[in-house]
Amino acid sequence: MSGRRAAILEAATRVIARDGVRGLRVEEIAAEAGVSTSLLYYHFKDRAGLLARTLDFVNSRSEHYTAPEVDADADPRGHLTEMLLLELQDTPLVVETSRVWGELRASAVFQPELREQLNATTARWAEYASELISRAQERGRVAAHVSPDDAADRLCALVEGLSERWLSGSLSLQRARDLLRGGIAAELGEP
Amino acid sequence: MSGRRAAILEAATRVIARDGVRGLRVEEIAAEAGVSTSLLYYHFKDRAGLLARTLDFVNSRSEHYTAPEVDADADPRGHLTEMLLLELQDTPLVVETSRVWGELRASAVFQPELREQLNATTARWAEYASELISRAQERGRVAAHVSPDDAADRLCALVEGLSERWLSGSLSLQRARDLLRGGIAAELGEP
DNA sequence: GATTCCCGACTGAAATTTCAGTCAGCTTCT
DNA sequence: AGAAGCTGACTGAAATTTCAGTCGGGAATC
Repeated sequence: MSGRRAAILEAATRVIARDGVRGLRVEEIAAEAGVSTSLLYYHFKDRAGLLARTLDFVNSRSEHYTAPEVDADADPRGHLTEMLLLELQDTPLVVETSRVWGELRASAVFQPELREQLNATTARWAEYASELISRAQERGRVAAHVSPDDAADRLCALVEGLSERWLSGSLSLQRARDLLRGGIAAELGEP
Repeated sequence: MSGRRAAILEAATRVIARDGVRGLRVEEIAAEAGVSTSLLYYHFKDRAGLLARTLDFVNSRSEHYTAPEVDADADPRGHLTEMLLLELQDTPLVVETSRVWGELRASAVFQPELREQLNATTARWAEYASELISRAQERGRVAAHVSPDDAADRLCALVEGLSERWLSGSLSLQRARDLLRGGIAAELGEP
């Protein structure tokens, strides 16, 4: 596989993160990647295919940048907190991923064919959070009456809601982070 | 001012709710409204202008359909709960408004000029929720340690997050509503 | 020499925008 | 009263722009 293929995916990610999928022109992605438009059709079936692959790419990439410093085994609750707060950071990679993710979520409302990959990632996230909550609960770091699945779903939805509010300028980053910390406390009980 | 202008805005709302702003064609709106495309250019400067006015329109309209049955003075907490649950309903008006609102929120990430109206509505919502929480707190229906502003911001963000997940097929309506009820309990304490 | 990778130049269709002009009704002047 | 002049609402058709997608062929690599 050629390196250009990856370059195209990276370029597409950058362009989507900058302008959204609304006005996405394949010509622009080609320019950003420094290749001809024809090459996009060589590597990907069509515009929709390129889009789908780009979304895959962003998804898989985002599973790696989740690297909290707190050990999951030693302190599951601290690990969860860090993991969630990682989504609310002003670093290029996080911002880029979040903006693209927001577009994917919004697009899926009107394009059911995008939902499968969206749901897969959404579910994986919530499962992981739920698992951490369960483990924390076993160690008494989370109140016993809490339902791990419910709390996990809500916290994930909250993070996404806060992230979108931050990116759309309704909330400062600092406030979003504070709100998330408070939300974790409200959901899991004071630590 | 002619009634056709309003008809166009209503048609545009319907079309955006159905297809999103991505594939928005002015010809389609004209057809939906039963007028010529030229009329859209007569009443609105251009495609972007029409879009902006439509978003205004939806925004102002959404401030009216909030009509819980529970009296705000008698039972502020119940009123808040109903108000938030109103956003998670499978009725045409709610679905239409929510889908368009989602588009507005997502679009504002890339178009700062949309943010002003978005933020105004967002803030008004949170303020109202905060006020209800304060009143409920005075009556001992909400735990004393809760910060009304924080809880209100989080609950609003949670509703939006859940709504988007519901509309994009990541969550059933029933589950979204259950999660919201649980979230209210977690934020405000068991009633 | 065949396969893989890649480009420039095009095409066709679709969508936006412009424009000249119609029509109904309202005002003003005589 | 009625003619003349004016305006806002509206349309059909044509001009313009925008884009996804194609085609034929060139260069590198195996």
